[in-house]
Amino acid sequence: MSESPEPDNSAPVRAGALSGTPYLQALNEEQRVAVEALDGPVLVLAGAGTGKTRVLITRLAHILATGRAFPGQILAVTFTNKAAREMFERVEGLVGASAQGLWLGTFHAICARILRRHAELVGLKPSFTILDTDDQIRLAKQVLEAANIDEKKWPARALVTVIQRWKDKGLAPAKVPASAASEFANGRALELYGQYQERLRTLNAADFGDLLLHSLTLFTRNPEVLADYQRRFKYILVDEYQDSNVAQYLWLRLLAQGGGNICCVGDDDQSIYGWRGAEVGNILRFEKDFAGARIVRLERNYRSTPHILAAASGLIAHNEGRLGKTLWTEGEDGDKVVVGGVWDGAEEARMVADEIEALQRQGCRLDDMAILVRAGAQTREFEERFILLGIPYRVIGGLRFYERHEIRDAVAYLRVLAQPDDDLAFERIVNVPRRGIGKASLQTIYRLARAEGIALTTAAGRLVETDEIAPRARGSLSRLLDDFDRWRAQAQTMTPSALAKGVLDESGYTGMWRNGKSADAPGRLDNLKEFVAALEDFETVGEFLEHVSLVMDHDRAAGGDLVNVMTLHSGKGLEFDTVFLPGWEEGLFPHTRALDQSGHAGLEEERRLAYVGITRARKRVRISFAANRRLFNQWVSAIPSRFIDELPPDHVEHMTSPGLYTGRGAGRQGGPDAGLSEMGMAFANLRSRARPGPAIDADARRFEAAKRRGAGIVGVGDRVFHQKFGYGRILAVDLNKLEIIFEKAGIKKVIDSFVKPA
DNA sequence: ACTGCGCCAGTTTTT
DNA sequence: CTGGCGCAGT
Repeated sequence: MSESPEPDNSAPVRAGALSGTPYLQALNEEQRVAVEALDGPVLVLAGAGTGKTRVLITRLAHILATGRAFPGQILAVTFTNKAAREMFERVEGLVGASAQGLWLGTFHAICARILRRHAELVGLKPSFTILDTDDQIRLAKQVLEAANIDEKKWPARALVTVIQRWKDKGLAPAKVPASAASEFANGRALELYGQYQERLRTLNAADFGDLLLHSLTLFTRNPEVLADYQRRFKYILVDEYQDSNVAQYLWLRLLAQGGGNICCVGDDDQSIYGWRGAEVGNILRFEKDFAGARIVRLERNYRSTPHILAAASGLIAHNEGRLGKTLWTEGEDGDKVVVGGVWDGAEEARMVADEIEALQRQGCRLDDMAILVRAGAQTREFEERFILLGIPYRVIGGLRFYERHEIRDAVAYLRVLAQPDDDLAFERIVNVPRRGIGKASLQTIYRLARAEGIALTTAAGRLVETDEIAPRARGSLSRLLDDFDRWRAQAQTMTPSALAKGVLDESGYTGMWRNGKSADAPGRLDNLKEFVAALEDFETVGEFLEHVSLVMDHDRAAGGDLVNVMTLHSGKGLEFDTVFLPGWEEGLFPHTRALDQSGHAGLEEERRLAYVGITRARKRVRISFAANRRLFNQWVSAIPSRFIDELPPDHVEHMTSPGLYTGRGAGRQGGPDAGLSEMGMAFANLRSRARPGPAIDADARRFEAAKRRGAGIVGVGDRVFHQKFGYGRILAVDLNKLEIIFEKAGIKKVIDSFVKPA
């Protein structure tokens, strides 16, 4: 699918433009073109590793340095907070303090900022609450309940998805075309959407999709407001344009109609978020959407070796409907991409762990290695192997900090205090910890609230004056409401952090976890401490709540030399020397559900995911597939992924586990041993080579035992705590390896340094 | 008001 | 095999 390199896609670079702008000299020619093409719409097609972020940053700096605009006249949007933060820091490095005035942030954060100013125009109060997914589902549940729809048949989560898809397309309830009526609840989805929106409005709340949708409504209904922002934003920059959805596209188009100086950067080959509303079509249609658009291609890759780049390019060439890029690079060919078949998932984990140790012995940092899996569940086998061998690792992704149960509860307390009308927050914590305010009492509160059109707290306040609620519940409820009042009074004088600490202690919330003896209780208490500490950075609770709903992410990437384990999706945007890509089997990758759900488009997105995975690597790519995998409870045999066949043979070498002859990719090109490179041999040999066993040596044994005693662990029978597996008792000891029966996780072998005495 | 049992489902994830 | 959820029983 690749086209020949663009012979001439750019105006000649004017030498004069370089004077007084030293930062431009650090760029290659195409990058410089992308930076200097300031007028009119520009699409920068930036292949993986071609210096996309550098271009964006330099462009920003260039606009400022040449005095074309003030910081406050530049809008720069990203999709993630991490990207926004990085961009801000790097721009600040170039231009210093003037970075402060930029409109730089995620689509959602910028929309929220705009909406707070004009909330009344879309029927909200400026103090509106931003709901998270959890709240959305609870709200949807209430809507379904009120509409008498069986939640078994039509789950609330599915309704939220339907509504979200409409919002992604920029469709308010009134705009949803009849033809778009979804299957959901026999075509009642639209009606439910309307009710959901109505509920949101009475709660003075907006979900994430609303931030964009309301902004769109604001602009289309109030031309003078739109005109104001159009005048304001002389330059618009958009990162990761391939991830934008229709609503975001419409939003950008409205704003760009002012001056038209919009620059979108992206890579159609890295569009992997179609399943959550992103439209590859946006980037494919850019030239049509923005008249007179100029396209600049960044094709010189600074990251990967030629073999890796060629393998990735060959694979992605199987996709249709690409804009087409020809990535090239200079330098040593390096290792070919190694593809290996193994018997099962455990062997795969063993092989990967062995190579990690081998690389480490050669002086490679663990931090420079990553395992990128298709699905979160795949990390388990690697974790268990790493724990057994004592290889330090970190799993990136999973639950974000603010998504954790205990953090949500803590936030809900603050929400109730800051926003007495926040029914969802009230509902969440009214009986947490247990106060004996159960379903019956809640029903009563609901009834009154609905009948009078008042908030739950208000209704509760009235009900404690009557005897409509059982005495016990009435007492607790009354005490809780008094607490609320007291805390609200304290909020006037205390710092948010001190307030939160007080609230969590006095409400009994901290105590609930301290008294509970579940394996994860200590971790939750730690998180609560972290939560209180995080609040120290804020002046007001309101400020913190905005931050928590829009900005707060959990950067676990920090700290230490650890192997990185994550999904392919969360690997996007990162790079590592060595990348392991396990689980390349039909069904898992490409994932069956992606194919079932989206057919050919789904397959292409999976292929892009594979492309993203390979292009994360600087030096080494190790792809593997297992002939057998345990899925749920049963063993299923799998065939190698079609993507393995699609890799260009010249840049790949195959190795196969001895005695494993099944699978279509295995050994096909030249057999297991033919033409293996040094690394390939290492990969092949490592897994069969006996690991250097621990010397059975009295000194070593004594040494390990002494070390454990130092740590407070004596031996068999001791009760210990493990970060991941919880509490357990030591069954057996072999040097530094302990066999432990955990209360929850069963019997595991772990390295002693991973446990502490309980 | 809470506990326990049985049923179901079980890619990817940001805001 | 899990975990989460809803319902039924105490």
